[in-house]
Amino acid sequence: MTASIKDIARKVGVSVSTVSYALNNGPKPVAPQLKQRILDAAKDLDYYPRHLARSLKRKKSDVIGFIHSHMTFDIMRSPAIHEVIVGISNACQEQGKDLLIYTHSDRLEDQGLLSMILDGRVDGVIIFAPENQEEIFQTLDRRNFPYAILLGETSEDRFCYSVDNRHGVEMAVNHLANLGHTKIGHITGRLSLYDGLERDRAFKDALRDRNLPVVDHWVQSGNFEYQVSYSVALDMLQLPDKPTAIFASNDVMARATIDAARTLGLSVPTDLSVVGFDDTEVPNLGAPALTTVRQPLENLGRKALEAVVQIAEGNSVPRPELIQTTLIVRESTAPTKEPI
Amino acid sequence: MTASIKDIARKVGVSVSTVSYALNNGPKPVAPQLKQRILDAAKDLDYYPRHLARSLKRKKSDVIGFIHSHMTFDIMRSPAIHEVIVGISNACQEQGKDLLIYTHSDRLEDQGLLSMILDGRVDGVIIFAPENQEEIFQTLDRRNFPYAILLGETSEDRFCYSVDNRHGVEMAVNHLANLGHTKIGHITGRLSLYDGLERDRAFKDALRDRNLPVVDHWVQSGNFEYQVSYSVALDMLQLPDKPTAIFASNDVMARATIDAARTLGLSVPTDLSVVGFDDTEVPNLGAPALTTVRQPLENLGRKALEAVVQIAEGNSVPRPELIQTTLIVRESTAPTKEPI
DNA sequence: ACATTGATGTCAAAACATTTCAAGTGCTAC
DNA sequence: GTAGCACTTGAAATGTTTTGACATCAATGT
Repeated sequence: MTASIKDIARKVGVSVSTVSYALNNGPKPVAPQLKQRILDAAKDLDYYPRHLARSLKRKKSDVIGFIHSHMTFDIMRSPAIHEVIVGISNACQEQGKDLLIYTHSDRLEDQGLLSMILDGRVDGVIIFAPENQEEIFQTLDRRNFPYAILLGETSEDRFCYSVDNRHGVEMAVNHLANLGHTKIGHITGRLSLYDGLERDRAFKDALRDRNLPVVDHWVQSGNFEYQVSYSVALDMLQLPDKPTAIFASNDVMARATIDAARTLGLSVPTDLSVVGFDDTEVPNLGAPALTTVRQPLENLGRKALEAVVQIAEGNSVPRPELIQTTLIVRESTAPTKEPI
Repeated sequence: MTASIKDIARKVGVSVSTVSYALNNGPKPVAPQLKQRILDAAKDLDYYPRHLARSLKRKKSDVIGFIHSHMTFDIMRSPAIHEVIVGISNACQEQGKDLLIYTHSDRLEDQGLLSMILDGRVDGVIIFAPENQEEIFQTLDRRNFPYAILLGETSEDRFCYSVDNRHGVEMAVNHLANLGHTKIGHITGRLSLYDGLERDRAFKDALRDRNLPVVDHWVQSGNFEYQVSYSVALDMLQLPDKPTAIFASNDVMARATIDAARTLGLSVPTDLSVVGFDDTEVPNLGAPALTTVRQPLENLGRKALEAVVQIAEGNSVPRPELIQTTLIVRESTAPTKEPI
């Protein structure tokens, strides 16, 4: 049986309140030599404070939650979420918080999600890439529960840490167009995810702005996954009128495209230019180095966490602005060989 | 002020115990139409059970902790830890547990770690890649606290999920030797980590077994990180008597080595063979595909989690065996050009 | 007919481990 | 002689679960 504050009190012959004051250095003072006896007894008894009971009383747990509501799709596996988590966990460390990752699956309808969030275990929550969860946000708003949305649709009066997808995609398309490409394909992400959908829309708009053709069979969903994208790219690159450039909605899919090209004996960038999105560190090892649209994922995670912590502490936090992306030109793009 | 079970009791005009029974379907029965009134009241009041209070009473939280004690080194950033976490979090989902990642930094001495673990928030803990934490294990053993060690030194009477590093390294070295390489270098991992140290030792032993020279300046630490390894490899490959093959202690460092070779105009595998370790999915996108020693990290994470859950529930769990690695031959290795 | 058993349904109170408020005891100092 | 300080305590509070007790009512055995 593990020791509690009561056992210490009994052993030293003093009240529990005094023990609590001694252990926490306050809020009331306690006589120095008595304090020492209490500390010694605590060590003797192998005492560790029960964080649970403390949180219950203090109504504050120093834990921040991280929630992703996707069960159909193994989102934890993506390099993007990894970078985000690195940012969050480093920020947690600096802020003295721990991180609770909700993975429990039998409660993924809205009520379930809410009961996870509102169960008192966390002081605030980061909601990653939500799909249609307006109702949840409204409940949280109504109860004034601290939260931030990471990579979701932005909204004026919420704390949304998202990236300017539209501008990023425009840069990618412009880059390819400036290299002379007119036949540009697109491997889309998962369209039920906001980022996936938005990049797809932005892609089509960007082509139209430049008066380039939007060809249906050059736009296929890769679902943000390697395998799907690989086979989709394989098909696309075997079309009689295949594109000369492909924009993929993330780096993993861009790599899949390059690998598919390689399988078919096409070389990148000579025969095919490829642009990705994310600039996650890891998939960019290896040749050819990827031309991609960089979004500062780690920093986004960090910002979201810091915001939640501040809100939870009652401080006012400025509404975040849309985070800008940058085009990083490397080796996977080159001028088209086709006559212009 | 958020509603509690008490508020429901007051509203319905019934005792708190009855409310509790109604909400949890037991352990005592409650009259159907009364139960319905209670459920309605709960919904009306926007009630969500406080998990904290429940855990306190039940002495069980349904949360498993994940701890890595490295502050000096940004371990969260490695692809290997990502795969492990994917496995853990998927297993959590299946087991109905949540995952608490300890990141709090001002308690990284032993006492601090213990007070994190033993504070009642988690039912068990996975300790990732511990460095010299024998004392912690002893305390946990003494208190019968459920835990598993993931990728650390193995010990007969603990639950250690580790990989047969030695055999993995032997396969890598044999593969290179069989291709005719005699000048084999090594980029080591972080030697304060058990896996790093063990692979380094195994590497040297494997060379000696084959009567190959162990050359000091062909063995350098890359600390498991890309940047460090890149510059170390750059130096090594500019030596007048440079190695013709390099074994790197993980895939990221292998990629760094390949990139360094490329910077120097050396081609892999023609001028230099490279073998990695891990076979993490992501760094193996891109060319050339990496020859590497595969360790099933995701599965290891999953196994460790399942074990902790079982131990926490009082079931007996068989001691894990050392997990075997496999050599995956891809494109980064080739026969040496040197005369034999 | 009547006690016995056994569910079923409800409740008060204890327990979980802590923090903190209000109150009280000495004691020094003005 | 009381104001204030340093120290200590009992009790209330946090939000649950669960034990033991009690009541009600139907079915069973004699």
